[in-house]
Amino acid sequence: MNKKYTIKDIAQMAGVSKGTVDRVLHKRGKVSEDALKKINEVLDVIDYQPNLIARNLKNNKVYRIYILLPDPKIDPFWEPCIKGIEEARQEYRAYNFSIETFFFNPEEKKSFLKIHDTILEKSPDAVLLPPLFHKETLEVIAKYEESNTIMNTFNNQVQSDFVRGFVGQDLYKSGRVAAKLMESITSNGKIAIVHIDESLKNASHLQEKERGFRNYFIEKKKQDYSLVTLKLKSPNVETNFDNFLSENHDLSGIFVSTSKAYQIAKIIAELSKERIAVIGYDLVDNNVNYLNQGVIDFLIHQNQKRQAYLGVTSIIEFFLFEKQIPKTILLPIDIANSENASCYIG
Amino acid sequence: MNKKYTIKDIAQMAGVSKGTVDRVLHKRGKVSEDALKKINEVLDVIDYQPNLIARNLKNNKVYRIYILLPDPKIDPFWEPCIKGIEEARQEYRAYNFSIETFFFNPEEKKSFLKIHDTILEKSPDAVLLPPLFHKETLEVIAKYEESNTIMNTFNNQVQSDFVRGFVGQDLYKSGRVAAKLMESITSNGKIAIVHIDESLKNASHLQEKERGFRNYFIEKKKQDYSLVTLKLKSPNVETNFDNFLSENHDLSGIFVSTSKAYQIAKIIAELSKERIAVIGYDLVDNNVNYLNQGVIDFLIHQNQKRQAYLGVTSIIEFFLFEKQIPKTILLPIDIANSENASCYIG
DNA sequence: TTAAAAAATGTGCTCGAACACAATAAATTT
DNA sequence: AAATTTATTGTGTTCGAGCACATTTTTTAA
Repeated sequence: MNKKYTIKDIAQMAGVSKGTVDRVLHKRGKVSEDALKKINEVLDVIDYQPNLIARNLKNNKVYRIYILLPDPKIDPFWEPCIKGIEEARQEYRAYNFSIETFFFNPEEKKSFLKIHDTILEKSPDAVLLPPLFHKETLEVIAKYEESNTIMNTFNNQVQSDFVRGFVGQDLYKSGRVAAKLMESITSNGKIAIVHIDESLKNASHLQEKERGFRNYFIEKKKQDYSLVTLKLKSPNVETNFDNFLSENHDLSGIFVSTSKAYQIAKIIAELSKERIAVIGYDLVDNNVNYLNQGVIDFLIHQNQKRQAYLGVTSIIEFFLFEKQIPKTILLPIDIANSENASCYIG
Repeated sequence: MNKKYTIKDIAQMAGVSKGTVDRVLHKRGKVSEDALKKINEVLDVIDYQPNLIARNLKNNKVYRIYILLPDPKIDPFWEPCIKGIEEARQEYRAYNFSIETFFFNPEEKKSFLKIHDTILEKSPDAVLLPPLFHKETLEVIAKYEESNTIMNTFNNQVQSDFVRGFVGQDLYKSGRVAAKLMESITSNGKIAIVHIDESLKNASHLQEKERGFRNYFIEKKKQDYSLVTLKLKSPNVETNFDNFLSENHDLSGIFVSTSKAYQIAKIIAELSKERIAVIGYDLVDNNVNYLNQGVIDFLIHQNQKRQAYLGVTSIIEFFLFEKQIPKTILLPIDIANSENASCYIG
């Protein structure tokens, strides 16, 4: 029934040699119209699937993949990526891939640029990175384009025709998910949208999340809710938020758009007021602690681990199976509470 | 650095022929102590990883995998499994696997047994199934054991040393997740735990979910909640539930332990009482409709698609890479509300 | 018509593991 | 010591795709 045909089979059926079939399959030319016709007739009838095992045995080139990552020691948000990369490496260890990760300081653009020079020297076949700094990313893209290096991205998007793909989440949608959760656990009142970040590195992300959050309430015509936006920056997070709280004693919920919800939770936990709902992002240790204590109600899981995993495996499968790197892979927006958070960790 | 060594390399280093190395690696005997020592010395120093591509090229046997599935036309709950299987087939289409799915009637144990006879005749290399009927499953396991067929399971567990693995969810935990959600969206009152099912086919599952649900409230010492259990069976679901409702007008939440929450939602939606929270399982169309209408608050996603996918790929990778089939793979307990449900569908 | 050039086609080797079988060395028997 | 058996070791082929190179056929030029 679903017999696997080989090049030799096709050659026999078409009455030519395997070399000619090979030339047709790879469009290398130097084939007479007559032979081309005969071979195409055979190919139309059967479903030829080249044996990738054999192909890879022959082409046993070592593909060099480099991954650029913000140092997890500086921002633990990136910690799970290492596991995802390791998982991909394990899964494809039987194949000839050399996968190396380099860390840069997410707070210094110079560090970002410098690492790329190191990578470029190693003449990579492919590079995976989260394009945190927009302008700088465009600069390095130009360099990789010159050396014809395959590029893939995750976490956030950058507009460029040369970049093959992107793995991440629909941030607008994630804002809406948070809004729906907020509506579920608060009956009405004032809701604060809080952006906490050291730098403005990902300001556009946060705006997308806020837009989703607000649009949900607008669409649902919820008049008994009022939304306020608050921007906080280190090192003034605590004092500024305290001030905000004293001015808004009727707060019923807080939506934190970054992975720093624990900073808010810490302050809320010390208050002996009635319950304020807190919804944030990412299962970093500090957040999960407050989730388990009941201070944070929900965390939206951005699944960095899987983002990195899919970023790498897309590249690997491109080389291995000629599978096109998907333009965009959007991961589901996972909702974590105290009971299922452990599923998503580790 | 991480150079890949071949058998030929080892032979050269040890000063013997590749045939001798091969005999040592496969413990086929007929090797002198002297040669054995020399080869082992080399193997101690280097990290030899056999090239699985080459191995599989040689052993180009077609592996026959059969999957047993309840007919999705009878219970749409199983629909996504087909997609998961198809995905696995696509991903490994380059390799020699013949994957066939057979449907049985989940309401008839005879149908289940009959299909296995058909499969057994085809002398399968591996079988994947959800062991719905406990006693009958043990019977067929014995048969497969006799013919030394690899067995893998998903959806629910069966106790047997011969079964290699299981892909599913921690049902106790999923009950707890539902409980936590219920606590989040209701302030107090009476909560109903409703089991709806045509047959008792998976009574033990439902008990696990109920245990998780109840234990959460017990552990949290929530005295302002009272839990009642209700068992409903077709075709009396509607009338019996109506009766229950009229006797329990102070109901604040309903936890439906099966994928039939839509049956409850339909009744609730017609009521013009104050809001009753509804939490159920599975993103079947009917459920998602009520989720979007706001009648159902949360659905727990059991990810049948991925269960089937992982069930198959575990088998494939066992044959392909000699990867052990994992004893248990527990999928995360995904929480879906109206805003993120679409992420998990399709 | 023949020689040279170009086009088309076929052959044979490679990748690494696996295994059958041939070849050699050592041990035993006659 | 030669013959035979047994133990050990080496060689060669296979799997399928890919590609270099050899061979054949066709076309063009002399």
